Amino acid sequence: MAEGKKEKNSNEESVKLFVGQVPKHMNEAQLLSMFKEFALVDEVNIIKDKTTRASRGCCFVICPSRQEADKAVNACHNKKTLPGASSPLQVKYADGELERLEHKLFVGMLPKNVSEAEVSALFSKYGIIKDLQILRGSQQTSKGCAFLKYETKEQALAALEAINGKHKMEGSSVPLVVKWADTEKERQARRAQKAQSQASNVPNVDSQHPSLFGALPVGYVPPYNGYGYQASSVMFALYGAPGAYGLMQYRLPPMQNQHAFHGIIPPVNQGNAIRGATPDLSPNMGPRNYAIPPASYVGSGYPNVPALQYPMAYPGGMLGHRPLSSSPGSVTPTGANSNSAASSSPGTSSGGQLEGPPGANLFIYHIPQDFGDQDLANAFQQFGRVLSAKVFVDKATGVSKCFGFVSYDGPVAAQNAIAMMNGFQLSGKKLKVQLKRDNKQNNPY
DNA sequence: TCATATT
Repeated sequence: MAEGKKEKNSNEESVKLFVGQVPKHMNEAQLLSMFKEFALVDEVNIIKDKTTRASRGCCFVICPSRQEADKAVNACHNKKTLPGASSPLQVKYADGELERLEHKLFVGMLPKNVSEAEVSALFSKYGIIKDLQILRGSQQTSKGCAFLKYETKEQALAALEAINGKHKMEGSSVPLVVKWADTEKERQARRAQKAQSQASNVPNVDSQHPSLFGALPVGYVPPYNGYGYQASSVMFALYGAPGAYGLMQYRLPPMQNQHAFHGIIPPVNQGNAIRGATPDLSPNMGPRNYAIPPASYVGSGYPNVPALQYPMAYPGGMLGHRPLSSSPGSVTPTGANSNSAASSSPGTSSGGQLEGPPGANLFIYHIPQDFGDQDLANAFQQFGRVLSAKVFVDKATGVSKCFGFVSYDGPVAAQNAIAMMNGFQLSGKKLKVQLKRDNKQNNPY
């Protein structure tokens, strides 16, 4: 259906919108015709999973101008819910688009006594200044740099090329620095860099515990974890709760995963707590998964972590609802069967947002701050097959919002989880565990 | 405090 002039969209004028709450079954043609009712649209690109190519439930919409983009936003954002979506369409400028349209420059090496007016006078020669601020400290003292926005990219570029490294302000011996301002993404990357370099200031395990560290595979290089910092579970065992290391997420090397110990297994089942291959381990496995060589923990108790404080070892074993248990002689003295430990449930997922059937999805609040998806899954897997477990985190900081979801494959597990876990005290707060609100009304478009 | 997903 996409006919008409389809000029290349790298056009400076065109604007990219991000659209969320797009049902995964919709295709680009359908979305295009929908958005065309409200604005000129050049293109729709569904955002797909890199490997499965399945829709991720969102798309980009390219509009030929800012005006058209605004029309689409105003007409659609939070205004309509597509059939199958749980909440209204989210339509906004894609990440980086606003910045791209701002033509923002950074000016460095400003003498501290230079005022806005003086900077403005200089830069106005190259175009219309839409915004200008000198960065200042607590006493309003200049930090010697400024941000500056022009009306057009051409003006900004002209100023950059004319002034950067060439123009010296009166009384200054060094020329001004003029660059494109960092984008939000660049700043985030920088923050992450910094956080990482701080995180690597942890005690040196090698030198302090050479024998234990030496138990790791020789020459083994753990996979990159996205933070440039490798932590071994042995370190966790030595130093206690990894939450002390801040926001970092840790990933265990695959070899160690083979022995990953999932914290909520009753003692009597220790023998089962050594997992075999663990296809269900998320690559984002949270810090509370301890890979401990069997000899290190059998008979020596558990790592001292919150995950172990659940109402798991119920001496009457009334918790033992185990849909997955093939239970060949799996009834143990505690009643909690071996499934939790031996589970090979390939469907268990902690990352995705798979929903279970009605009545099988839980909303959980007051989750401990340092819990991740996998921790949540671990905490709730004893009540049934966990289809997904998700702790929500702040997009910018990665800090947990302390609420999340657990989905089971059936309502019985959910009810058991509510019965056992609602009000359960964890890290000083009582979990609130209730059925997730059902958002799925039938929505027209 | 109820599934937020940025090729």
